[in-house]
Amino acid sequence: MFTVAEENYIKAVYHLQQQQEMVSTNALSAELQTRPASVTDMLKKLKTKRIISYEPYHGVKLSSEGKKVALGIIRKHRLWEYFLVDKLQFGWDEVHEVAEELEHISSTKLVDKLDAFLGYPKFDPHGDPIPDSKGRLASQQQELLSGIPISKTVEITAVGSQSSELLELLKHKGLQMGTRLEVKKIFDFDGSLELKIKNQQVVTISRDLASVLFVKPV
Amino acid sequence: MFTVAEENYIKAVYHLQQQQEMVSTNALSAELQTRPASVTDMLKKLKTKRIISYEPYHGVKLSSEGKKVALGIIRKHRLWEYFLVDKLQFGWDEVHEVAEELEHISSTKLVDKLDAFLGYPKFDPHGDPIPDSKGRLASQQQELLSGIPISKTVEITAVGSQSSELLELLKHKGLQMGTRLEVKKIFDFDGSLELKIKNQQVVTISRDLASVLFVKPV
DNA sequence: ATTTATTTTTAGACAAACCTAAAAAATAAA
DNA sequence: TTTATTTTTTAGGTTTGTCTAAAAATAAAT
Ligand SMILES: [Mn+2]
Ligand SMILES: [Mn+2]
Ligand SMILES: [Mn+2]
Ligand SMILES: [Mn+2]
Repeated sequence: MFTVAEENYIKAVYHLQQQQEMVSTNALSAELQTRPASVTDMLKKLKTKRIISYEPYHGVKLSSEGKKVALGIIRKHRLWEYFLVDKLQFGWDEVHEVAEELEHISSTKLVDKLDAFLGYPKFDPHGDPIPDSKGRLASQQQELLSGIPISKTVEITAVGSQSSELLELLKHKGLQMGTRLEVKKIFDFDGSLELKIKNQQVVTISRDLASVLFVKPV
Repeated sequence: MFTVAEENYIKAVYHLQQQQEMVSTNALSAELQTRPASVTDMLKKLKTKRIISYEPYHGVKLSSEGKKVALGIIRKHRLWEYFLVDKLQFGWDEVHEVAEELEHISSTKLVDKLDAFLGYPKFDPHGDPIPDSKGRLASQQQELLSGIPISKTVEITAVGSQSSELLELLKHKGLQMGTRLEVKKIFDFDGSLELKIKNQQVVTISRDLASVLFVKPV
């Protein structure tokens, strides 16, 4: 139905649309590491396929058909990430590139059987929601740890970055997806936080770290 | 390193070489469903990449480097087939096309972790050997069931066709990979065989079926 | 309201992988 | 050993997805 290149564009438009309704040629160019001229070419093509609405110079957005396609690709991407981490013991900093390839395997039977095999997970290893077979996303009322008041118990639900540096730091501090904790103190000087991890010790983390960790009340 | 198209050609040359040392342009054309002219183009390209030795009009064969590459692709293909059947409950008549895509996922880490996850299987669901991480193939001294003498106990090791029609027939007769049986009688009139399946009933199969089933003595 | 800077599109090319039609080489038949 | 048939290659095109360089449109600054 769609080529790998087309799928990557569709997914990129979807992701950029989370930030702002209308997506610019330059934003896509940056996201996909291609030149703006190439983006323009592809946008024309996707328009004729009715995947996007696009008027020259005025940006682009996904049609409802386009959204469906995007969610299908994202579903595959995140299910494969889950598989890699949960079954093959990859670290969550290593899975993105591989999933970037696996997401283009076309068989829907494969995706659905994989989903079942994994036990219909709702969130991928980075805490991002996995669309179900109908494209529905579970939503979580999550917020940044940096905005949580003192002495409220929360659970880590997602990370705002997927770098190995972040993973290294989290491992060192004893934090991971699902960890429950309570903010004990916030230091005005540098914004650092003291956290009490459920059933474990107290750790100190930087403001930088707190502002890439999403949590939900528990 | 190699494009999907290149990999498909390399694999095709490997497979055709099992039949005859030198592979013809037309044979590749038939195998890959492309025109001979396209094959010629690709052969020139693969020659400059030192993957094959090729002289115009005189056929083609893999270099030692080419063999390594081919075995790597076949390893991925068969490991994925095993995964699909063993973990995702696909029938072995459904896995080939999907594996045809999955075999091109490049990460070697993925392949090796998949191999470990599956328990280092030696044979794929069709009974074909899976190359190990160094490209080594397990060999079996297998022969066609149609050539087995009466009252010798053998085990089904492989199938010579991967069609769903064959699978349907095998299922119906209660035969599958690993089934042990003994040839009770061979009818000269039509070459049909009467088999006693270990711990089960006696079944009759056609000569056509017997000549696509590989077995080994046990 | 012009001028300047940025963004986006057009124009023209290129590599990859395919195609058809025609020419050339190799093989088989007469 | 000619002639006919088959196989393979060459020549010239097409589509997809990319690029650079230049033009056009939009946005920002004076
Ligand atoms: Mn991708
Ligand atoms: Mn993810
Ligand atoms: Mn393939
Ligand atoms: Mn197989």
